[in-house]
Amino acid sequence: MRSNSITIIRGGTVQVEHTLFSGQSFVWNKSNHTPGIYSSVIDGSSVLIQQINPTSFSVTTGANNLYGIPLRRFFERYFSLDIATQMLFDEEFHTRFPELTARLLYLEGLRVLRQDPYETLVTFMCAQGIGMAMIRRQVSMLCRCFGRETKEGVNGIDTPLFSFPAPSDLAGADPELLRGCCNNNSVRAGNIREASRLVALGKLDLQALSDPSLPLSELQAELTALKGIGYKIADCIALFGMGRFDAFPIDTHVEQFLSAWFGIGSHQKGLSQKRYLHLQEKAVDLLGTSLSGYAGHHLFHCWRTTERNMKAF
DNA sequence: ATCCAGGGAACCC
DNA sequence: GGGTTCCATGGA
Repeated sequence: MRSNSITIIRGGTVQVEHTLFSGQSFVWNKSNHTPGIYSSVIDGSSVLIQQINPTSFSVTTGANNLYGIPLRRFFERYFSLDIATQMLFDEEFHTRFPELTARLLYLEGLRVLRQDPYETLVTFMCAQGIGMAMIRRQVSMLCRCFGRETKEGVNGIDTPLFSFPAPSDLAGADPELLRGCCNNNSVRAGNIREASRLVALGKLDLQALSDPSLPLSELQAELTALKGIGYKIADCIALFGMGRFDAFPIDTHVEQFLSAWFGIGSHQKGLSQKRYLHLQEKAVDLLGTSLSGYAGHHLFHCWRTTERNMKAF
């Protein structure tokens, strides 16, 4: 088994090894003219990711620590280096699905990031029934219109970088401007504004909801109580923004591979709430309870790239 | 041109 | 309980 490691190269740069950077997160911007370069803003600081080879990259920032945590330790957590790919599927799975096991090998090192809960909440509220490109455009516009421009840049970043807006920034956003950032969808803009208001007021405590001891069903209930958040988006927030690797979101792609690869559910359009929970129960039954969502993301990625011939990013 | 893209909710019976 | 329609827009 490969050891997962982060190496300090120099002051503000660490090298992350045995890790695929898939651009799964909507807050990472792909460089327009330099392939393999991604940028984002974390804790107010510009951060640059540079691909070194398919399974390792360097992360550079002007800050010496993020959220008060030394760089190396922060990114060990951010990139979930405590989770090894070999932990995702057990022997029974390998035995039952040998072909699929072989196909998943190229995804060794694909990690689910531990991202900021609020960023994840808003960005996935932007992800309803539209393509990745549209979701990214909305997130990018939200940052440009309501985020803060970072003061210090990083070598290699030529475009101005904006942080993701704070809850209070979107809570008090001009409705028309916010709608323009949300694909002209006024309902979505209103939902994001209201959720941000609750977070800003402390009525929606995302840190408290991130408590790993909270039962997943309770977390689901808390998040789906918000307008604009159904089971799928709630599970995505839990998985990508709260480190709940046991949360298993089902979107159109997941519904397809559950049917095609595992015979779970038949090809059918529309996921009713009851059917969603039924399919989720079957999936967790197959993949185990603790890392089912993490494993599901590998399957999601494999399905899109090898079966549907879609781009990773 | 037609269909789909990491859904959700209001509304129908 | 389910099924249908709308929201919106860019790309294939």
